[in-house]
Amino acid sequence: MQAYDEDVVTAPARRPGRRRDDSKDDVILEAARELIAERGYDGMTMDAVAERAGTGKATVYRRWPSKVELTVDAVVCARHVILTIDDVPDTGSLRSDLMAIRGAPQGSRTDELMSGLHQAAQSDPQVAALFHEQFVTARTRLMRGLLERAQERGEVPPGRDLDMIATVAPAMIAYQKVVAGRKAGPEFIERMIDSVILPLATGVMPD
Amino acid sequence: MQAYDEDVVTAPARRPGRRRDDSKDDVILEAARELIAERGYDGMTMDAVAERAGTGKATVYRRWPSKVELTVDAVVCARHVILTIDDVPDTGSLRSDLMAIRGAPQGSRTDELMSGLHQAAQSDPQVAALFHEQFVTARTRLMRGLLERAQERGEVPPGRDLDMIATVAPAMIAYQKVVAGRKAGPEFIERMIDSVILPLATGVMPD
Amino acid sequence: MQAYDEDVVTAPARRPGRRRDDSKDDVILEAARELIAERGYDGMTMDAVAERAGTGKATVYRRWPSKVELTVDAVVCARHVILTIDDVPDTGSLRSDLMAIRGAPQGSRTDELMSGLHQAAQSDPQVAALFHEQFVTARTRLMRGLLERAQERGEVPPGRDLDMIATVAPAMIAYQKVVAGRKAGPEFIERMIDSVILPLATGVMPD
Amino acid sequence: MQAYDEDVVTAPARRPGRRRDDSKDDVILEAARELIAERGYDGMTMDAVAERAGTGKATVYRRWPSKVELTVDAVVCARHVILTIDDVPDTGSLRSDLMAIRGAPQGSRTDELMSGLHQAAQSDPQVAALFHEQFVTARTRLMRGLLERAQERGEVPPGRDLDMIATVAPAMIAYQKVVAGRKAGPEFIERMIDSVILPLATGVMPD
DNA sequence: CGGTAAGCGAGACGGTACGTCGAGTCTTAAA
DNA sequence: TTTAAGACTCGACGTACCGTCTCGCTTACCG
Repeated sequence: MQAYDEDVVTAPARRPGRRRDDSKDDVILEAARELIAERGYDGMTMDAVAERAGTGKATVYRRWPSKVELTVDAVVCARHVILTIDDVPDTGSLRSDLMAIRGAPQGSRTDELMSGLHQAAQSDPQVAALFHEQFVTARTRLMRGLLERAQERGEVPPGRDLDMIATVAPAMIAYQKVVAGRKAGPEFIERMIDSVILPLATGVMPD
Repeated sequence: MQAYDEDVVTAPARRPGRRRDDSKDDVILEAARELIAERGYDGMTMDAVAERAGTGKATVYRRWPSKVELTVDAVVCARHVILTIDDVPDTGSLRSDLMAIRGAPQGSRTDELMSGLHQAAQSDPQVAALFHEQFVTARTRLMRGLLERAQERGEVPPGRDLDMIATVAPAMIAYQKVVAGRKAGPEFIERMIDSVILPLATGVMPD
Repeated sequence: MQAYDEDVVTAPARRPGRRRDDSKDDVILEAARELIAERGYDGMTMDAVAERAGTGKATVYRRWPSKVELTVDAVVCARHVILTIDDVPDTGSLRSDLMAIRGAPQGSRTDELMSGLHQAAQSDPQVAALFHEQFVTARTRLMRGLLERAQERGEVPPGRDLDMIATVAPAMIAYQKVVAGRKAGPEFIERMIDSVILPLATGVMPD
Repeated sequence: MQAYDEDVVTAPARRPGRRRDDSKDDVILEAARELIAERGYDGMTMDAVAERAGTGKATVYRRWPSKVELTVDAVVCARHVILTIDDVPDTGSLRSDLMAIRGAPQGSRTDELMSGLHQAAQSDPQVAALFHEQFVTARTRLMRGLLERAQERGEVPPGRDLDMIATVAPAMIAYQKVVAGRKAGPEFIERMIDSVILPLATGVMPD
C-alpha cells in the first residue's frame, strides 16, 4: 500500500508545480511508528506526528486522509517480512521449516504496532479488513503452504483439517501479543511447535 | 471488580450522609454497555452515558474516575457467565464436557463489549491486566480444569503439556473475534474441538 | 432581616422534634462574611461556608434559600452601625457633625462585604433593592437629616438642593470603594468634607 | 486593550502560519456584548458566545484566556466614546462644556455592560484595574481637563481642589448607575451640574 | 528566464468529548 | 424534626484532539 494519490492515473502527463517530496513519506511513517510504540495509538496525535516529522499537518493529511489510514500504512509499511511460501526453502521437515521462520518473523516493535493497528481497526471496517489481510490471512496462508508441502513429503497424513490447523499458530501468537499482552518469544514458539503444531499435523505425540 | 471506593476498608463504621445509591451503578453500567454495543467505544460518550442512565455526569465520575475504567466495569460486570470448573458437571467424556460449554459461553453482546474493552485496555496497563484476567486467565483456567479431569479419567495420557493445550481454545476463539473480526459460532467451535482440541489432548486423530 | 422561617407564624404551639439551634445562624453568617472578605463573592462557595461553620449544607439552605440571600444577611447583619439622625448628637456645626461620623461609620470589613453584596445584587432585583436601602437610602437620609439640622441653625442658606447635596457624600464614598476599588479612609473623607460638602452646603469656599 | 498576543513585540518579523482572522475578534466581542446585555454576566456562556459568533470555543479561548478577560474586552472595546479633553471644543463656559458632553457620554447598552464588567472585576484584580482605568480614571481626567480650562478662562478661582471636584461628577453618575441601579439621564445630569458641579467649581451658588 | 502552479511549514479554524466544579436538592443515621 | 454528612441533577468551564483551511514561502516546470 502506497501513499494515496488519486490523480496518478488521471494525470499521466506531469503536472506543473513543485513535486511532492516523497522522502517525507518515510519520515512521517517513522514518526507515527515511534509514537505508537512510545505512547500507544491514542497518544499518537496528528500534531505530534507532524512535529516529530518536522512537517506541517497539511503535509500529513495530503498523503493520508485520516489518522486511521496513516496508522495502517505506518504499521503495514514497516519492515514487515511478509513471508510467503516461496520465501521459505524446503528444509525437508516440517519442524525445521517452522523453526526457520521462528526467529525473525517480523521487524522490531511489531507487537506494539500490531496492537496500535488493531485499535485503529476498531474504528473502520476497511482498516479491519486490511489488518486482517496483513496479520491474519497472510500468516494463515503461509502456514497452510508449509503444511501442504509437508503433506506432499508424507509427513502429514491425508485427511487432516489443514485450514483449521493452519490457523492455530497465528491465533496463538496473535493471542499472546494482542489479547494477552505478552511477548511471543522464540521459546514460546518452539514450545508451541512441539506441543501443538507438530502433534496436530503429524499425529505424533511428543510423549 | 466493584465500583471504586477506597474508603470501604478504612471506615468500617457506617459514615453519616446519604448513602450511595448502588442501583445507579447498574443503570450506568447498562447504559455504557448499550452504547458500546450500539456505537462502539469511541461513540460511547460520557455525556451520553449519563443522559441514558438518567444521571448527571458527576455521578458517573464519582464512581469511575475515567471513561476507561467505566468501560472496564461495564464489560466485566456484564452477565458474563465466568465459568469455573465447578460450574461444568462431569459428563464422563472430554468431548461432551467441551460441547456442554460450547453453546452459552457468555452473555449477549459479549463480542462487542470484549472488543470495546480491548480498545480501552490499549490506554491503560491496569485495564489491560484486568482484561487479561477476565478474558484470558479465567478461560485458560477452565480449560485446564477440564483437561485435568479428563486426565484423571484416563482420556488424556500423562505427559501432555496441559498449559499449552489449555491455551489453544481461548486463543483461537479470541482470535476469531477480536483479531479476525469474525464470529466464533457453535459450528466453528465444534469443528475446532474435533480437529484440534481432542486430537491434541487425547492423541486420537480424527482419522 | 432575620433568617427565613415561614412556619413561625403558622405554628405558634411548639412542634415536636429537635429544636432548631438558632446559634447556628451566627456561625454560618460569620463564616460567610469571612469567606467573602477572604476570597470574594465567587470564592464563597456554599460548601465552604458549611464546612467552615461546621454544619451541613442542608442546615444552611434550611435557613437561607439561596447563596444570594445568605450573602445579603451576612452583609446586612454585620455590625453595621446603620446610623440615623437620632444617633448623631447635635454638635452645633455641620463640620463637627460630619467629622463625628467620619471615623467609625461601619464595622470591620465593610468594604469587602459591600462589594460582595453588590455582586450578589447583580443577580437579583430584590437583593438590589435591599442593597439600595442599606447602602444608599439610609446614608442619603442621614446626610439629609444633618443638612436640615444645619439649615435650621442657619448654617445652610435656604434654597439649596438638599436632596442632591445629600447624595454627594454617599456617592463619592461608595464610588471610591465599590467602583474605584480604593479605600475611603478618614483622610479622604475629611478632605471631601472640606473641599466639597461644606462649600456646597454653606456656600463658603475653602480658600 | 487589544486581544492578547504577547508575541507581538518579540516577533516583529511575520511568523509563518495562517494569520489570525482579526475580524473574528469583533464578531466574538459583539456576541459577548449582546449576551451580557440580554442575560447578564452569568447568562453569558462561553458556549453561547462561540455559537452566536459562529466559531468554535477554541477560537474564543485562543484570544482570551478566560471568560473574565473576554468580558473586559467586550465591554472596553465597545463603542465607548472615551472622550478626552481634545474631543470637547472650548465653548467658552464651563456650563456649556459640561452640557455638551451630557447627552452622549457613551454608546448603547453601556449601563448593562458596565455592570457586567464590574461583576467580572470582582474575580480578578487585573480586571478591576482595567475597569478602573476605563470607567474611573478616564472620566476623572476629562473632568479635570475641563476644570483647568475653565480656570484659565477665569471662571474657576485658583486654590480649588480640582482633583476632588473632578471626581464628583463621575462618582455621582456611576453611583446612580452601578450602586443605586438607577438611570442617570440628562435631567439628572443637568440638575447635578447646576446644583453641585458649578457651585463647587465657580463658587457661585444657584441663588 | 520569468510566470505559474503546486508543495511546504506553521498554525488558526469549527466541532466535539473529556474531566472538574459549583448551586441547589434530597436522603440517610443519629441526636 | 433537626442535624452533619454527603450523594444527587444540572450545567458551565477550560483543555485537547481531529480534520480543514489559509498564509507566505519555496520549488520546479514550461512557455
